[in-house]
Amino acid sequence: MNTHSATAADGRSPATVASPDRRARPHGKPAVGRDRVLASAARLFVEQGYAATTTRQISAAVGIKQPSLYYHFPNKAAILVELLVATAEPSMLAARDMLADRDRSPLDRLIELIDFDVRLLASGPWNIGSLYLLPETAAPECVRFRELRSELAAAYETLVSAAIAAGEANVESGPRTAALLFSLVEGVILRRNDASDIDAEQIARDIQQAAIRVLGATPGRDRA
Amino acid sequence: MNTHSATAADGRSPATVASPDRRARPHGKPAVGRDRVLASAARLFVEQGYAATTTRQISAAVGIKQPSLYYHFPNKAAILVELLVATAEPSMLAARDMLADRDRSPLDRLIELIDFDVRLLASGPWNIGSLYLLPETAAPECVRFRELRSELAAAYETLVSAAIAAGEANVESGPRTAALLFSLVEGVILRRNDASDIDAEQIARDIQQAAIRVLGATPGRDRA
DNA sequence: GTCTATATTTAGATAGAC
DNA sequence: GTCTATCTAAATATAGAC
Repeated sequence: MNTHSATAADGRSPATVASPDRRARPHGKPAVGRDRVLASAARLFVEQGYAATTTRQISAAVGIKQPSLYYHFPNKAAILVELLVATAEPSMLAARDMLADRDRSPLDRLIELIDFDVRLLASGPWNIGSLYLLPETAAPECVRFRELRSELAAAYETLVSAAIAAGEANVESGPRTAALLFSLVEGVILRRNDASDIDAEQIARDIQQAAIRVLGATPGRDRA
Repeated sequence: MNTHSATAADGRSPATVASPDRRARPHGKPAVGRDRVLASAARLFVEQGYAATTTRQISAAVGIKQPSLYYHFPNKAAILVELLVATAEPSMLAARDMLADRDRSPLDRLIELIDFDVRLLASGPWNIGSLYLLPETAAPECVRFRELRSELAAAYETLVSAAIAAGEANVESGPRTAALLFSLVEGVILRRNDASDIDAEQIARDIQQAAIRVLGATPGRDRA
């Protein structure tokens, strides 16, 4: 699985959200209080946005009364922040892995990172990535999230530049190409907003090929 | 200006928003009541989102009292709807033009449409396209906007398919490629959210080249 | 960990004068 | 076309019992 066409099936697979603070429950199933709040809030925030979602709606979805939410979270914003961080963290960790894995070619690692991100955004029951698009992410409480995302964007830039230096990519500008690839990946969020029934595998393949073409990369052994 | 590298400098240039119902003011300047409301609301909706923006904020930005808004609009939602339609309509009209202009090659017309949309999204004082990303666009009141956007997406699909049929593009699937190009274009909105100081011309060039590469188009006379 | 009861604030919208 | 005054509803959050 050291090629970018592998489905990135390592430890952190693009799975469910939530539980960033406590370690994953040993027998990961029942989803206790706090996690059920996060799951319900995720769905509502995605469908209605943050400001339009009331704490009563969240509590109703969980099956508890509104004030009970404040046992789990200090306020409404804390729920959003935890969702944002939990969603962005896997990508950032994958990016760190790719930056550290200096045995493989930059292009290979860039493509694998893109693949990981696309699958993360394209899978899961709700379009969780659309949380990134909420205007509220600009609030001070969401700094941590924005830092994670900046680190991810920086990794894209580093890998694109390295690919250029290695003669694997043929583009005018590294930073601009990295930004374009980044928006190409996050464009999955937009596509999922339009058509909720997307095929994650298909999208991942399409974007991988598009990325390779945008980079002007010479088709390698297992690249079409 | 019959080539896609022209800046689409026809009647409907990607200019300011507003005034969809009444014809553009003869000497387009003072921006009277209603238009000032739209302009202020646009800025606030873009920065804070719809639900988080209060009618009092809008009125304060205009310099009037909150109830005075209801002379111009029946309710808050109507302001958003008018902004959405006014923003999306130019793209739809450009799409219709490109579909009708059967003298030129499909690829040329597709590229020009992409260029038009990118410039529209990349220019203007605020990231007006981010209105598209608001969760409230899913509300019933915004049907007209969603129809406009569907028609635009359909035009992309038609032009991509025609380009394939004409042997100008080398891709697996027309519809999937069209959707990918569409999200590539709207990705401009995401880039502008991250870096507010973007160079519209540069972005337009970058996305044009990226689109050509994604399409697997053979570089023509004035395409790099 | 969840409840009832409630405080506090603020939202969108209307009535009617000028 | 804008104002003052105000209604009504609903929001987040707290206090404290169980």
